[in-house]
Amino acid sequence: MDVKTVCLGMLTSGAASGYDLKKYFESSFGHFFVAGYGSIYPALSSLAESGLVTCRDIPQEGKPDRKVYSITAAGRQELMCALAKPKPGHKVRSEFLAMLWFAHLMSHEQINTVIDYRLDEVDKFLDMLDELGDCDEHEECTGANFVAGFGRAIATACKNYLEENRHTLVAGKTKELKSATG
Amino acid sequence: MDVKTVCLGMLTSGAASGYDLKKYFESSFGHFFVAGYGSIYPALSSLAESGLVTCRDIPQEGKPDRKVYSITAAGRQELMCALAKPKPGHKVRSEFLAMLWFAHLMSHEQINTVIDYRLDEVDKFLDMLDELGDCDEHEECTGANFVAGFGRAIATACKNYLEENRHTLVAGKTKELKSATG
DNA sequence: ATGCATACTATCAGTTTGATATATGGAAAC
DNA sequence: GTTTCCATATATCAAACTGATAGTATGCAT
Repeated sequence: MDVKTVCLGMLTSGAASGYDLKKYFESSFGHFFVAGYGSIYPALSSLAESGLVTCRDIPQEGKPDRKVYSITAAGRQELMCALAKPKPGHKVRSEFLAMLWFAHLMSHEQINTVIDYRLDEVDKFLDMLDELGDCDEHEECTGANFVAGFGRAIATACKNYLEENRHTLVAGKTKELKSATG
Repeated sequence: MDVKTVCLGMLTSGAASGYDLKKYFESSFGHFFVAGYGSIYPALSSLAESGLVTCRDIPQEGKPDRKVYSITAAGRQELMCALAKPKPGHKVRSEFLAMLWFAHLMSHEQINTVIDYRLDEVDKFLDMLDELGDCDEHEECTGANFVAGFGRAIATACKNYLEENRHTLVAGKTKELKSATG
């Protein structure tokens, strides 16, 4: 399940350009599988070379040509193989948590700044999910709904944890602030 | 906050070899910041070249020499700069969720397999955290405890969500299984 | 008129991944 | 007794990915 495979999967719901796929990644997909142009364009080129997708050039006035990719039968087969993988990975790369691991080397202010920023990002993410909403019509949306719900659950848990436990990181610096400010 | 910076941070609690750092990454750090030999060794070499760490060769009998790295004053300064970054990232790369996004292209059995596998991994992770336990003695452990707690919270939320919602992915395939099996 | 956003493509240095190689000693399996 | 596996320790490499940058055109705001 690399970027190539995910692109292949996205193309099952219709032909699209690299630009389209990027927007797709940015909206719903973005939070759990990041991909930029630097990986999408090479992925599409490689897929075309292997015959898993075909490319059609659509000239446009005043804009660069759109290169619209469609999945082939071979591409569908390849995708099915990838979906048979029994042990898919799930990796987190968090500068945020890595920083807070070293919280004892940070100032009270620095800690608050990074936590506030993270809470902000989580809120933005939850808002995005709300705007998207769930789709109850198409059967092919069950997966998307499930994943969106997963995102909601994790984001909420993240938010709650940060709000309820941030005091443990600044308590050592402020020493019994609660009674001192009365 | 790349691998270099995290290595620098780990070295603040004592000199260590690349092998030691790998074990460190694998145990407590592993779940939110993955790093293999392929990134650790080059990171240490690069840090040594920049004068942010020093290296001491310790010959051993029957085993390759240990290269033990220590952080320098310049290294500490560099680390402090990195810890001042106000907007640390937090990225997820989930083949698991990417697969389930395409659940409508998967068989009932495939879906159950990947969810069972993920639940297994989450349980292993929670067990690992329990074995590690919290350290209440050193002030420098507040960050580690906070991060471990975060991991516990997220893992628990993940487990609950998967257990409570997996039925939505297989319901379409089994159609009213609940009453049919009575 | 200058800057910025949208629409579209594409490249590239630097970083990371995951597998593999090398070498030895000890424990466990057969 | 010997093969096989694991732990200790280093290191490299192709393939993949990141994040920034670049180019080209339209339109909209300031």
